Amino acid sequence: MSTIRMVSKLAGVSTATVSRALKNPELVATETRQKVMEAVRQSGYRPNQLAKNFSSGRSYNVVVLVPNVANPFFSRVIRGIEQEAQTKGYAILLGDTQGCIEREQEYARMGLTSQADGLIQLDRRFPFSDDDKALAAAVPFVNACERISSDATYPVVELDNRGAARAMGQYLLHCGHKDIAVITGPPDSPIVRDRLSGMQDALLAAGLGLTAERIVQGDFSMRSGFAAAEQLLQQNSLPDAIFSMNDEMAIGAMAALKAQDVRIPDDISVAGFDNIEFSAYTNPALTTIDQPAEAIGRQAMRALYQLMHQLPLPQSHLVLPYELIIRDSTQQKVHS
Amino acid sequence: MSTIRMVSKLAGVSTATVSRALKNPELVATETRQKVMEAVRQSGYRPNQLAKNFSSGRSYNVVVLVPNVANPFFSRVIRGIEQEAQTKGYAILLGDTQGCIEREQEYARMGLTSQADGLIQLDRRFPFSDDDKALAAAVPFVNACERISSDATYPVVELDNRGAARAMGQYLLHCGHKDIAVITGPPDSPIVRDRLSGMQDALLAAGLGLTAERIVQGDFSMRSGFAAAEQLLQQNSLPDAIFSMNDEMAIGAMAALKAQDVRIPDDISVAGFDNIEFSAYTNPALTTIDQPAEAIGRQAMRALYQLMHQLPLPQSHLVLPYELIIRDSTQQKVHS
DNA sequence: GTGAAAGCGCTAACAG
DNA sequence: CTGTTAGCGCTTTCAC
Repeated sequence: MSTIRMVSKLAGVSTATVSRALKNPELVATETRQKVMEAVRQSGYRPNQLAKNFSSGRSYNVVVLVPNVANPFFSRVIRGIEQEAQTKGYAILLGDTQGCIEREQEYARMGLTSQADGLIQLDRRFPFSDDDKALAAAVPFVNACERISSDATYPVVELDNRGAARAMGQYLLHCGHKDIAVITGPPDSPIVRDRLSGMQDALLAAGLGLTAERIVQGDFSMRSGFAAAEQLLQQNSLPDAIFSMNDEMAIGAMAALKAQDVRIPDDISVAGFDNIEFSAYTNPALTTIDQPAEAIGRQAMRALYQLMHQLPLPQSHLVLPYELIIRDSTQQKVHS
Repeated sequence: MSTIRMVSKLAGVSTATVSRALKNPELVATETRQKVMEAVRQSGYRPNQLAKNFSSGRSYNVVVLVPNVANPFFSRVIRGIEQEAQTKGYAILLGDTQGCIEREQEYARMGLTSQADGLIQLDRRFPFSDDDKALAAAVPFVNACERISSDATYPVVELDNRGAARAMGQYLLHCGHKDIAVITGPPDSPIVRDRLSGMQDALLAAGLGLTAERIVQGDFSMRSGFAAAEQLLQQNSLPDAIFSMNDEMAIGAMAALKAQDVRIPDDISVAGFDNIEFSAYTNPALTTIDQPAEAIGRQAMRALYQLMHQLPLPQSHLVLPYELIIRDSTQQKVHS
């Protein structure tokens, strides 16, 4: 590995001149510049980015904390972050936390040790340990998808989850469904509560409600969606429709219903949330709420960039638009 | 941000002592150690990892090049890499290349500039630009999932793709299918060729073959699987079975078949490859080849670790076991 | 237009 | 057991 010193020797100039020739060629005489370039070529010199970063005090890395990369919704968000980061000269340090608090804290600490210049948290927890909390205030931090409940507030990029769930509720009601069941996520998640509130808004406005029995808890995995639907199937009657708080649980639920020969959408409507790519290809194709995952990622990265560079942040709470996607897993209720 | 110097002043010792008290406490007198620890506590000192890395000449970062993080198979491989990396003290720099050669080269260059200590390539291309090629020999590099065809050889972690496809072929033949169609990936991909060869092995052994018409090219996306199936539907007759080279294309194909009211598996069997989680939840559930994605990732990271630390590599070509997973999308042919 | 020198924060070799 | 010093590779004053 050749260093700037070797190049300077080869070219017969000082290291400062090499540095200038590469960074600000206009400050260097043409002839000198050519000597330097030739020396660079000969030696195969590549500036050591580690040294550059060290001396600038910036790593040009950003940690992205994600509960599970294998979740297609999150991986789309990450793609968005990554695209925006690359155009800005930043790289992504992937922090797949698997929901584990220790891993989360370990990654978050990178923000304190200059291994990363900022953090994007896609989960609902404030990722710093108690020990780090005080220092964490200095670390550029953005929250996306979820919303951390804490005293301190951070820029958030999210969806109008309540509005989206309300829209889905209104649509299902419009289909003639009155008995709607919901498969939720972890109840301490703000977005889960928002989506539940949204659905309740819609039902309430129609003079209906959600009984405790019809609220089944999942954990956003297909397996849990499957289990949730089985639970609903064991109840006295089948609901008219199931609203699942993400597409994967909806897909799990559809499999459970199909296993019991319940027809979708004839016997029951099923709707999801997120609009992952698979949802367009399920059988039947899944009605859902589209989240602009890549855009969420890009916006989160943009906000983080502003923070990292002490630039003004137009709005610290960004709400991106949802879209109701009607496919074949829901239909007008057939009154029997 | 407090530095080691501030701590040393606070504690009334030298920076070296602070460094020692933190790294090798046993080399420091108890009393001194306590003074240092107190100073650390008071100042909220966190060692600057950037400086540490710079001075050690190692970044403790590893670049993972992946064509598409949003592909669930790759994201599982990445999870495996990430798990293994974390236990070894390395972090993952995510290089989502989107199949774009420039992005690939940009990320690969990080290996030359000490931003990363090694690379794992999940795609089939040698990622360094021509300019960088000569220097690249010094960068620890591991190839997983795919196999780069080049003069130089690198550790590879992969599946017995040919054997797996052969097993699938034998199974489909065993079902009584004689007219088998294949949805491939990019034809210049070695694993695509392996899988094609494997299928041909099986057919040949049964005195059968694959006509050009029955080989339809996709690009591993659901959309392309959908299009491929449509293409097959336009041919004079329907094949007995479709073998898709990944699950996503199989899922796309199933959607296309269903749209034409072709029944699976009654009218046609469909099989995939990878065993992504969704495959267990499709309707009908997809027969496929299981690839141990996480294990592939872990092994790739382990090999890279050996390389980065100049440790011996037991075998530079690791072939991990596949498993035929028979579900409901394939069945014994009903002779009509 | 160019060189010398200091410094980024930390570790390690060497003295004492 | 602890302090001094040099050095990792690069950028950036400050002189000349």
